[in-house]
Amino acid sequence: MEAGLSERAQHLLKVLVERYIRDGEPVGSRTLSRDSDLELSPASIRNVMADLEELGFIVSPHASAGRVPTVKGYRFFVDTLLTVRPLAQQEIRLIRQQLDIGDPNPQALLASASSMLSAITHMTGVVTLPRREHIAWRHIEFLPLSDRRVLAILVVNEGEVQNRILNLDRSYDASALQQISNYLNRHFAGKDIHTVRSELLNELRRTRESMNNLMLAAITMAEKVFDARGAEEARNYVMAGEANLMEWAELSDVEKLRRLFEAFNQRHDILHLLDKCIAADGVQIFIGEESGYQVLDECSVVTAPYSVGDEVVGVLGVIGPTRMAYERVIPLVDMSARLLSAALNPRK
Amino acid sequence: MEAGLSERAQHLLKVLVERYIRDGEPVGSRTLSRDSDLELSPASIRNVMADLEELGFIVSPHASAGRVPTVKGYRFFVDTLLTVRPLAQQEIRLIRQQLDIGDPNPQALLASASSMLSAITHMTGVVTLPRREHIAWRHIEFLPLSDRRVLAILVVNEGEVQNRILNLDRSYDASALQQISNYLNRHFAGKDIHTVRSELLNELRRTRESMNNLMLAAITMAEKVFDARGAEEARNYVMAGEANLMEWAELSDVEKLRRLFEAFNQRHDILHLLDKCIAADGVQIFIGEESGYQVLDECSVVTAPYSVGDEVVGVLGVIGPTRMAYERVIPLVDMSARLLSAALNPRK
DNA sequence: TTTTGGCACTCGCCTATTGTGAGTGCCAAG
DNA sequence: CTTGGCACTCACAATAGGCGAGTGCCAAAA
Repeated sequence: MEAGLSERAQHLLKVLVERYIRDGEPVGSRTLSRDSDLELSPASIRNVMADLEELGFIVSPHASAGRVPTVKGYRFFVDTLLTVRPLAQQEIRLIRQQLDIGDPNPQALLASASSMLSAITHMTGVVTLPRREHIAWRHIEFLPLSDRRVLAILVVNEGEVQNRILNLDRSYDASALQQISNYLNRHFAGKDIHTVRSELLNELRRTRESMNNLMLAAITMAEKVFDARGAEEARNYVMAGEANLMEWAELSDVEKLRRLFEAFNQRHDILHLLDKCIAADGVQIFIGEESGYQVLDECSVVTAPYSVGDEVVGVLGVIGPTRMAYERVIPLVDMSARLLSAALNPRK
Repeated sequence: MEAGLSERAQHLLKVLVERYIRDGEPVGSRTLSRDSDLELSPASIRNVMADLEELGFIVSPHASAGRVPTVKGYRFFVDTLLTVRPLAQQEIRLIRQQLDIGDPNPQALLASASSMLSAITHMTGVVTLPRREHIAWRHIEFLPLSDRRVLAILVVNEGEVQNRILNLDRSYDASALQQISNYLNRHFAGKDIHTVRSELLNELRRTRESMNNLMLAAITMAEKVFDARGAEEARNYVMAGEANLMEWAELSDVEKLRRLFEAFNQRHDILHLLDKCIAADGVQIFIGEESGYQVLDECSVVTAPYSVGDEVVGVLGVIGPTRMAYERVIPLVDMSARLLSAALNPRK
C-alpha cells in the first residue's frame, strides 16, 4: 500500500528518482546516503531500498548495480513527490519568443509550437491539429478555369479556405457560375456544414433533373471539406525534433528507434493516444507502458490540451524517454498550452 | 588510367560490385573466382584485385577481409559497367498504382511520389516542390470577416489558391471591397505577378494619399505570394521513409543517423544538392562524398528532374546507402519522374 | 608470359578466463 | 533502529588463444 510509505522512504525515493533522472545511471546506497540530507549510513539506506524494491517502486537492472525507478516508481514520483517549480519569467519569455505568434496562418503557429517544445526539451514535440465541431459555411466562389474545369473556393469558419478543382460534364459561363454561387451563399451562409449538406441533398432529390450538376459538385466539395476537416486533418498532428530522441542513451538501440519512428509516421497509434489526452482537463502524463503502445514502452508522453474560445480543440505535448526531467517538462507543457491557446484565440 | 583497365579487370570489378551490393560483405578472391564465369583460380584473381586496389577502385577494410568498392569503383561501375534492365510492365504498373494520380491536389501527388519511392526501394524518397518561373495573377477576392479584418483570396496560375488574413486600419464595407477587387482583377488578370507588383507600386506612388490601404494590403499580399512561392515553398521538398535508412546495417551508427536526420530537417543542404540536379537533363547520381556534404558521405543520391509542360520544375529521387541496387534504382527513379510529369501535366 | 598451387602470414572475430569494483544482503554489535 | 563488517554477486574490461577468411609472394606448370 503506497500510503504506507514512511516519510523516510518517500524522501529517499524522491532523491533516487531525481538523481537517476539527472545522470541516467542506477543509483546505489552509497550515493543515495550522500545525496539525501538524512544522516544515514549506506547500510540503513539499503534496508529502505529493499523495502522500496519489494513494493515495486524500484528495481536493480542486475544484481550489482544500483536501483532504477520502475514505472510505478515514476508514477508515485510525479503524483505525490514532485515539486514543480513554476517557470521563471525568463523561461516564459523564451517560449513566447519561439512561438510564431502573429503568423496569420494557424498551421504555422502549431508547427512553431512543436518546434519550440522539441528545442527546449531536446525531445520530440507534438501538436495535434485543432478539431472543429462546427464548420460554418461562409462563402463559396466558382472560378472558370478552362472549358469544363472550375475552381471552387469554399470559405468556412473565420477565414479558412478550402479549394478544389471540379471536372464537370458540361461547361458553364461566368454568369451561370455567379448565379449558382449567389444562390448557395444566400441560402447557406452561416449554417453548419452538416445542415448544408443534408439540405442540399434534399433539394437535389426534390428537383432532380432540373438541378444542374455544379450544385452536385458543390455538395461533393462541401462533403469533402467536411471529411477533410473531421476525419483527416483534425486527426493529424505536427511533430518536430524526432531526431532528438537519438541523443538519449536509453533509446540508442537502432531497432527500437526504427519502430518508434515508424509509429510516428504511421500516426494512428500516436493519434489515438493523443486523443485520449484531449479529454483530460490539464496536464496528462503517460509513463512507459502506461500508454498501452509497445513502441512507447520506454518513453513518456506529457501533454496538455489547448483551446480556442472555451472549447478544447487539441493537445500539445512532448515525447521523450521515461527518464525525463518531469519537473521541468510538466510546467513547460502546461504553459505552452496556455500560450498557444492565447495565441489562437481571435484577437479582439 | 581507367581506360586502360583490361577487359578482365572490368568484368571482375563488375562482379565484385554486384556481389557486394547484393550481400554487403567484403568479397574475396575465392568467391569472386566462383562468381565470375571466367575459369580462373583465386590466385590469378588476386593479381587482378591487387591491380584494382592500386588503381583505387577497391579497398580492403582490413588486412584479411575481402575487398569493397571505393567511390571511384562505384562511379566506374555505374558509368560504364552497369547494365540497367528496363522496368517490367508489372513494375511500371506498381509505380502507377502507388502514385496518387487523380488527386486534384498536386501536393498530395508529390507526397505520394516520395512515399512510393521509399516503399519500393526501402530507402528514403524525396520530391522537391515545383518551382514556378511565372506566376500569373488570376483573380482576387476580399471577404469581410470582422470590423477591420478581411480575408484576401488570391488565385494564381491554373487554380492555385493563396489566402491571408489582413488586419486593416479602417473598415471597408462589402461594396468597397467589391470595387477594389473588381479594379484589381480588371487591370491585372493574366499578368505576371512581378509586373503586377511593380505596376501596383507605381500606381501607389503616383496617387499617394488618395489610394486606400486595402490596395496596399493587396500589394503586400501579392508580394507575399511571390515570396512564398519563389523562396520558401519552391525551395522545399517532401520526404518519406526516412526511418527506412535505419534498416541498413552500414548506417546503423546512431550518431551518424542523427546527423543525417538533422540534415533532413535542416533542409538547406539537401535542397542545395537537389537544386544542382534540376539542371541535369536526366538521371543524376551522387555517390558518397561526391555530394560534397559530409553527412551524406556514406549515402548515394539518385535523382531525375520532372516537368510541367516543357519546363523542368523539380526533381525527385532516392537517398540511400552507397551500397544500393543502382541497376534497379536508376530506371525506377527515371520512370517515376516520367510518370510524375505525365500526371502533373494538365489533362487534356 | 600467364596461370596456378603452395605456403606463411595477417588480422578481425568469437570464446573463455580472469580480475576489478560497485553494490548488495545479512548479521551481529552498538 | 542503526551501523560496521563481511561474504557474495555480477556486469564490465582486459587478456589470451583458436579459428578462419583472405592476402601476398614465389616457384613451378602451362
